[in-house]
Amino acid sequence: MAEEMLDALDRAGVRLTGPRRKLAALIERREGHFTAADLLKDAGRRRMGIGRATVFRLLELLSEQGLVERIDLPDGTHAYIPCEPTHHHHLVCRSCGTTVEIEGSSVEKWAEVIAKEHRFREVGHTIELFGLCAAC
Amino acid sequence: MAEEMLDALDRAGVRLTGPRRKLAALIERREGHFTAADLLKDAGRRRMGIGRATVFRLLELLSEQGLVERIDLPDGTHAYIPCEPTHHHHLVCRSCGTTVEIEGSSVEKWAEVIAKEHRFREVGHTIELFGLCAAC
DNA sequence: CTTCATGCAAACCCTTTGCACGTCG
DNA sequence: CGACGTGCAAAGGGTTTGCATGAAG
Repeated sequence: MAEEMLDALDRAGVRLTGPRRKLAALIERREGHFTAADLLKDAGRRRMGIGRATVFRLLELLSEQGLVERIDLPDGTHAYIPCEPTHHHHLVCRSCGTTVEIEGSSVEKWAEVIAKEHRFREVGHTIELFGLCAAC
Repeated sequence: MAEEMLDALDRAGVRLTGPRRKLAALIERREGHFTAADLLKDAGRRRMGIGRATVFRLLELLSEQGLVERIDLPDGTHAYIPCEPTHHHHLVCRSCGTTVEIEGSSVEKWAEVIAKEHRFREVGHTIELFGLCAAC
């Protein structure tokens, strides 16, 4: 299960290069959400000579594949959460970053109703829940 | 009704300075959401000598008072929406920026249930709906 | 008159881009 | 071999800060 990300990239026809393998490993080793800077620091500490650009480029790639989701923390910073490529939402611990994936069909329906009421089309939504987990 | 913002600031014991009055007027004249850069441009066009810093500082102030809310657009940029200082959500047109305030008691309940299920405490949430309004 | 806000410019942070070189398939 | 990925450094955009000056109550 440590190879999910690479497998998925492979299936998508993405080149599995050295830096990508290393970064994927770093991501899978992480708990909770992380920022681009976190990853960069991880890589730096292990003296893998990986550049800023590569980190951002991989994160974008993973985003496109839905293997990672970029969320906006309440304080305005951006973080990434590794996750399944299906539509869902997150319950995030604001202390340790632990994340639970949530499906919210009831919310989806609510959103649709609201959209219809106001004659909006093509309505998407961003929903994130932030709190403190049992351990924190 | 063009003075709501200033009144509220006054009530909160905030100094009503020249720049703040002018900026509040600019904000109230706006339709839909706007960015700090938009405001800055407005001010610049009218040759009020207002600095970047003042704009950001006022926006932060208004945020604290709940007179404006900072949202994250799907493209990652930050925008502000003038609004009532009560808890609510927004339905935003991604083309023209028109915003409808929405109350979502059913979603609030849903969030609470989810939180309880996963033993999270102090759970808050961010919910934004983005679509195309009837006019666009 | 004292406290607080302002403007300016520089500093900062995060993210993207251009380019010569290296690597995957 | 040819297309594509990489590192580096520089550029870019948005936001914050330090400080001397100016206005508010």
